[in-house]
Amino acid sequence: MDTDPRPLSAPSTISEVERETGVAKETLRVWERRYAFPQPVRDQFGERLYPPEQVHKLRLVKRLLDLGYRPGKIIGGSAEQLLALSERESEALAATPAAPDPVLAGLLALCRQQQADALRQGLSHALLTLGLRRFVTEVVAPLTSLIGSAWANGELAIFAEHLCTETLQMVLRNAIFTLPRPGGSGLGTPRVLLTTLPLERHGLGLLMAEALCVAEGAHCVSLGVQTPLLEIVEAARSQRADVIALSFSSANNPRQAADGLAELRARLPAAIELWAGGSSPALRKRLDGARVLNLADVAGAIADWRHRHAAARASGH
Amino acid sequence: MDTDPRPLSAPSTISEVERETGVAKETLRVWERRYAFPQPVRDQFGERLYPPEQVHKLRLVKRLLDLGYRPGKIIGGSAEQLLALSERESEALAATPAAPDPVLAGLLALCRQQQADALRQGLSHALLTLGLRRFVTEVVAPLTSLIGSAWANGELAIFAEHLCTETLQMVLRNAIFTLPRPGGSGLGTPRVLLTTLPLERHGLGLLMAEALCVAEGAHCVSLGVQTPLLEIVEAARSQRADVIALSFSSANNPRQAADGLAELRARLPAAIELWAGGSSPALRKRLDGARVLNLADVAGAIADWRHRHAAARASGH
DNA sequence: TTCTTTGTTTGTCCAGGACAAAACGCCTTA
DNA sequence: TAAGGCGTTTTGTCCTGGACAAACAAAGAA
Repeated sequence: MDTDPRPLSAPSTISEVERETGVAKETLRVWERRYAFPQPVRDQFGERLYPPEQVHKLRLVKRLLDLGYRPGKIIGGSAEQLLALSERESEALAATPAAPDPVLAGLLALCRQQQADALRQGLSHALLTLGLRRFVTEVVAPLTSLIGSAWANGELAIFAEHLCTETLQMVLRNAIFTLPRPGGSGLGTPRVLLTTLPLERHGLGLLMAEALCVAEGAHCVSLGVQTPLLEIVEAARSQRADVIALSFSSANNPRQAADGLAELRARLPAAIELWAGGSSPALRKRLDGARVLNLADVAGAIADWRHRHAAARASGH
Repeated sequence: MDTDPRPLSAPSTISEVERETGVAKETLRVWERRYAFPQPVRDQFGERLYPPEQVHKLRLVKRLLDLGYRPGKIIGGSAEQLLALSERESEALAATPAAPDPVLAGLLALCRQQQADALRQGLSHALLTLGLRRFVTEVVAPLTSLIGSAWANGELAIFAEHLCTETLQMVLRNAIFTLPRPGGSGLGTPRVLLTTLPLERHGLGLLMAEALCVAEGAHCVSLGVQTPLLEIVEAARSQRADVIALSFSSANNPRQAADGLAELRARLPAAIELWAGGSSPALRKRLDGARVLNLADVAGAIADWRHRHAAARASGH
């Protein structure tokens, strides 16, 4: 009477492998055809069953792919070779150029050790000590990028990265929520609409930008991540936005980011400004009609907007 | 000089439709073969392009599928018929079909009109008036499902849905953050780890659950959405979790949800409880070793855990 | 009623071919 | 040296059409 359909260490179906490794089913099949890896066994119905070792190697391959390697170059290597390669990459990236801020180092250590409560306290403390603007630019932003590289190098468990992101988000959102909203008619107060294009799934950068804007007294409306392009245009009209702020992480396709940004610019009234920020390589190029901002520039950009707007009003009458 | 790659109301590719509607590519193709719907046009390379009306009808179909209808029965209906059916279901689902809660109706109206600030004030007011527990079960949960139906029925702009979700999230997170954390050794206080499986992208349900758990004095650690299965196991060990709480929206494949849940159960120590909640059809069936919870049951479940745990400790000595 | 059995529906799997887009490598130009 | 234009190769995604287990519904037996 074997009631258990499959023992724990059993081979996995193609759906499970897709879930576990993040490699699409179609890609798994085409790799098998082209590179003779993976080579799953078949069940009684001819369906693929992937042994655990192959799933493990697939995970390594995926990690190297994310680091910029190409499948054809690495898929032939043994699991040991791939692991060594991955570790070498980690070490190369992990080398911190200069002496890191001791506060930052402490917070990163708490991330590594998955001390959620202590991390939260440490962040709250830093927030109250430094003030929101410096907290964002000097703590949250560098910490996020440290976590990003640690995660990519495999030094940080995936769940630890989730935990840190969640904690950072909590502290930031609370700060944003607590700040008073600009009231009244809001003349001289820019209305900023924050969101990301549909492909972008990371929201932490957006949240940092929102915190800085709110700290400068702007009137912020955030749509969260992944808003379809035309919906952004609609929202801009409906919310009477003066500025649209978009965030681009490095995780996504730079080309699509640039195309989307250009298209959005074309569809927006010229009076609405377009600000873009983030670590995507797409932002290193010139973009007509869009202003590329560093987090540290946000305060200046808002002051600048106010200045231009005040001047326009004064000369208009 | 047509520099624009695709006009505004352009048809969508199969990938975009999968993302937009939640219907898998393979399913889209097999529906086309079997039911002659959808019937996308083809581009110059023979690839499917779905006109917006068909995407809209697909959304309606998906919504009805999530409500328990079967494709063969409904896919032949016109968009208008499906919409009527969906609206009838929505009314049946709304707590009181005849007299909807006036507070709820007011908040929904603010969502429709995209009055972000007023919505936020209204929510904060409701939170302070009702208390966190009632706020979640009587306001946030029904409002979320109302917004979901309104969105599915096309009565709510996508960006309005984004705006409401973001606002709800702000208010909830602030409430969670503000509540005191259980201190000390925490004997008799369950440690609850909250997250979702990799396919689940909606985090609002998780946030509601977290709010309720925190309100009951549980020690909560949230990993946010989309944590790989094995990472959940790791996190449970690292955080010494007593309970793992998972959220399942109706947007995803019920089968994969059920499989994932079963596999997670198999990989977790028996002492760790598994709680599942959400609107996914997968949760209507029996699940061995996992407890299916309604939001309203959370308080009871935690009290129950405390009771059992206290009894175990007492008899243990 | 409740349980078992039979027929139908439905999502996912398979194979193997095709091709656009991206990455690469080479060359030319300022 | 760096930046840009242009073939070549790599790679992910798309296609067709067939198959089948699992989930479901409906009819029959206890």
